[in-house]
Amino acid sequence: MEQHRDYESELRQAGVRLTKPRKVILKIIGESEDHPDAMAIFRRAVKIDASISLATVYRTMKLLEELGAVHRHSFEGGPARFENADGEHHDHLIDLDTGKVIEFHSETLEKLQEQIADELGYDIEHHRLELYGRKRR
Amino acid sequence: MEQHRDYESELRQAGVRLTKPRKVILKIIGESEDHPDAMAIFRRAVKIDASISLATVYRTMKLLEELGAVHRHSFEGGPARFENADGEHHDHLIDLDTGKVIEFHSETLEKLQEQIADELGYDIEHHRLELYGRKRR
DNA sequence: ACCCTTGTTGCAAACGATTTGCATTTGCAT
DNA sequence: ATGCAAATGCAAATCGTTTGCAACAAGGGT
Ligand SMILES: [Mn+2]
Ligand SMILES: [Mn+2]
Ligand SMILES: [Zn+2]
Ligand SMILES: [Zn+2]
Repeated sequence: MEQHRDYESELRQAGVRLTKPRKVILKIIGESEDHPDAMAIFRRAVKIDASISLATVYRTMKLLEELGAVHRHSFEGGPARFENADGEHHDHLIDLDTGKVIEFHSETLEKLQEQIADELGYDIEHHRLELYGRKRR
Repeated sequence: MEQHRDYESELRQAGVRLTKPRKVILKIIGESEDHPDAMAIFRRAVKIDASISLATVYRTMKLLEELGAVHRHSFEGGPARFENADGEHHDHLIDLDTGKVIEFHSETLEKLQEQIADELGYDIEHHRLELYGRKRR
C-alpha cells in the first residue's frame, strides 16, 4: 500500500484552480505505476471525463512539472513520458527489445556524478542517466 | 594535431555514393569541435556549396549515424546535435547559464553502469548521461 | 444561492524539428 | 559515353507540442 502525495492540496496551495480536468489528470498520474506519455494520459482521462482535451493534458503536465509534482523524461525515440515525483530519485534502464522501463538507484553513482561535476567546478542542478540494453542470456 | 577518421573511405566501403553534398557535410563534421545541430551544419554547408538542402543534411546525418560515423545527442530543450564518432567515449555536462557543453569521462562511472546493468540482468548497448548544472562560485 | 472576476478550457490553427513523395539530377559501374 | 539506381532539392507531410481565442467555470465576495 503506497502513500501518495496530496497533489490537490499542493495545487490549491500553489494558487491554481482545482478544475475538473486537473482532478482527473492528477488522479491518473497519482496512481500510474508506469511512465505514460501525454497521449496515454489523455486516453485514460477520457475514460473518466470524455470532454477532456489533449491540449489540457499538455498544459497540466507542464504545470505539474513546474510545480515539481511530476518528472518529464525524454527517452530515445518516443514522445515525452511522465511519472509522479513521489518516491526517491532513480534512473532508468530501457529494454531495447521490449521497451520496458526498469528503475534503479545507486548512491555510489549519484555521488560520483557530484564529484565529477565538482572537479569541473560545477554544481549539478539535475541529471539524466539512461541505460539502453538487452536482457543477458 | 588530431588524427581524423577517413569518412570518405568508410562511406565508399559501406556502398553508398560519395556525392558532392556528402563530401561537404563530411568535411564539416570532420572538423567540427563543437556539437552543431542540423541547421548549424546546414549553414556551414551552404557556405561551401550554396545548392545543398536542409533535407540532405538530415538525410546525411541519419546515414552517418547508422554507419556509426557520428553520434546524435538530444540535450534538453533544443534540437538534436551531432558530433563525429572519433575519439573516445565521453559524457556531457551542460552549463545551464551559458549553454556551454563540457565533455568528461570517468572510467569508474562507466564501469559502475555496467555493473548496475549486469545486476539487473542486462547488457548495455549504449547509454546517455548528461549533467545539467551551473558554475560553482 | 447568486454574482463577478479571472483563470482555465476546448478547439483549431500554428509551431519547430524532422521526414518523405516525387520528379530531376548525379555518381559510377559498364 | 551510356544507363540505371541512388541521391538530391523542393515542397508538402508528419509528429509532438504549444498557443490564440471565445466560451466556460472555479471559487471568493455578497
Ligand atoms: Mn521512473
Ligand atoms: Mn561530445
Ligand atoms: Zn540519478
Ligand atoms: Zn558514458
